[in-house]
Amino acid sequence: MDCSSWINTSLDLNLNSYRPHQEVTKKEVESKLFSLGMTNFPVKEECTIIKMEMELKRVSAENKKLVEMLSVVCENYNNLRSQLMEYMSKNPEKEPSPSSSKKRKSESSNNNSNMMGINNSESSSTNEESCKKQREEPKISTVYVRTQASDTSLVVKDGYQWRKYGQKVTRDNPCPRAYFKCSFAPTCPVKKKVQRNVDDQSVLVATYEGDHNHTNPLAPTVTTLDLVKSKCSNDSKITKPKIDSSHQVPHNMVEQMATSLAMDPNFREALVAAISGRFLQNN
DNA sequence: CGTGTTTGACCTGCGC
DNA sequence: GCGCAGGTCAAACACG
Repeated sequence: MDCSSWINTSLDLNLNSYRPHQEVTKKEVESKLFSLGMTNFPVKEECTIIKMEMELKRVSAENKKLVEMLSVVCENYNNLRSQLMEYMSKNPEKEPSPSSSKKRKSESSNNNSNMMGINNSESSSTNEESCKKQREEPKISTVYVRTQASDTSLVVKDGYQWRKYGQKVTRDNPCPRAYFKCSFAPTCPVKKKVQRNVDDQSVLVATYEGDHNHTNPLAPTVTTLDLVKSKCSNDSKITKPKIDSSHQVPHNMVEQMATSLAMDPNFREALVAAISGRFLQNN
């Protein structure tokens, strides 16, 4: 895969302008207090309240921004996918590159990637025959995960529990391919293949086959705002409100997006955990 | 001792 | 039918 074709998902969040430890000036506080009609409180206590309030507003705005950006990204992805499907339906005879000609049917028929690095074979066809075929074949999706160069493991953290059952060196890639089965539920049919990208070995290519017949064992159930609030107040006790499962987005998708945001690792981790169970499931 | 990983052997599908 | 390559099995091994 040509990594140069990847769309840069890095977003300018204006994070550098955030001044968490910078003192709010007395003038700012007094101005704020005056606007709130609070003129009789000791400035010290009010300062803390105002600081917290401002921080909460800032975080809320950031949360809203992220929601909007994710929506835009998902929308763009869906547009691109529909365009691709349209193109493919008009050019049915054009198949993948000759290098993959020896690959088996199930693999070669699902090699189309998208801008998010996630390929989902579901809805990849429009006619009845292929729909029927899809119902018989397990769902296949591919996820690209960038890792640190020093990280040589073939582990893709996606929230599920996997048992490795094989490793093989393939012909077109010197890096071995690892085979995993979902081990959370004994009856779960999902398999995963992980191999480093032949062009960019810092990128792991994970191919998922099938659907989990259980919930994500590590799926987070807290909201973005809850986590951010918690982080800001250094309170480790997080309440876990129930969320609408129809608004869930695959954890690995959010992980990849957050990685591209290049934000503070701890905050990123919290954000990934939160958004994974929060937003839309458009792909 | 139970669980997960490693790795060579074996199975299976595809192209010639 | 044969050879190649990807996928899976299972015994050996490592680790907590």
